[in-house]
Amino acid sequence: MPELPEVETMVRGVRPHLQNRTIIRMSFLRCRRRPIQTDPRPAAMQRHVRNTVIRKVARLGKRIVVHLNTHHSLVIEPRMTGLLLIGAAPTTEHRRIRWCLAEHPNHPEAPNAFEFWDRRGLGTVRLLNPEQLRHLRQNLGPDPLDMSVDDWQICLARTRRPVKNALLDQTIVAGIGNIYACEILHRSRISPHAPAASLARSRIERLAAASRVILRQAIRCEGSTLSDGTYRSALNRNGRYQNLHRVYQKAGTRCPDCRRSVIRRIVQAGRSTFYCPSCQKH
DNA sequence: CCCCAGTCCTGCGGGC
DNA sequence: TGCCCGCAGGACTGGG
Repeated sequence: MPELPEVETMVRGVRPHLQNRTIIRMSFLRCRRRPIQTDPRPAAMQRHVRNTVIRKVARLGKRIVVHLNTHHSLVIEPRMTGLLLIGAAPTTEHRRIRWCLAEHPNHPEAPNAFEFWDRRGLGTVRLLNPEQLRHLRQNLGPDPLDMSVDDWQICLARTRRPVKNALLDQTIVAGIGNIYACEILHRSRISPHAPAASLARSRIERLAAASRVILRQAIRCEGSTLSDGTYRSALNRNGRYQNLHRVYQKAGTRCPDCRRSVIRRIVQAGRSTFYCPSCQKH
């Protein structure tokens, strides 16, 4: 489920292939059920994107932003199973969008296409003008890799909801999903139930440090590929961070830190939380 | 303000 | 063995 490290890996994978390339054509591929959700409608998007040049590719929380020379940008949201892949997707099934590129001026052998592949089809693509992009930025919290301890304190002070729920709220921090929320809280030794606004400074310091360490290491590992094998990098490689998960999907196994308690699974805000009841106290 | 259930969707695994 | 159901959850919506 692409979260910050997986999306960052996608962006780093496609960036060298896409920067300064001209898009010749954007094709929406026939999908079994519902067409991919777009704004504006596919025809308008195709018309705008045709013959534009990709200026840069960036990450915004869990979204990929492809900046065009028209000052508009394509914002791709992979949600649960969406992938951005260089060249052709490994399976033609579940391919959603294909962008054809003009031949690379210096490297004619370079891949001349990239695709959006999405097994479950929950992903979205939007074409935003600068004003719309600004509006999207305004509605998202800061990026956890850029946050100081003070930033964390300010963000968490906004809500008394359980800190686990706060970490999943993209308007509070942008980029953390269920896997990394569980892993970060475990490393921080903070109870997932603790009200966000009540966390002592010392715990916020641990949370800030744990977020940085875990997200950076997960990026180095090219993200987490779970047992369903859905997530792949832009170059179609598996992530490796799943081998370093300490609590996520580890219910019933012994905590690797205290080696006494057993990892517990509970449900918060409709999603699984995995934690160690002895290491993570209020 | 915040929670919950429902919505989209597919593949997998548990249970019978 | 085969089938059905529930579960996985990111973002969003509408009701309480």
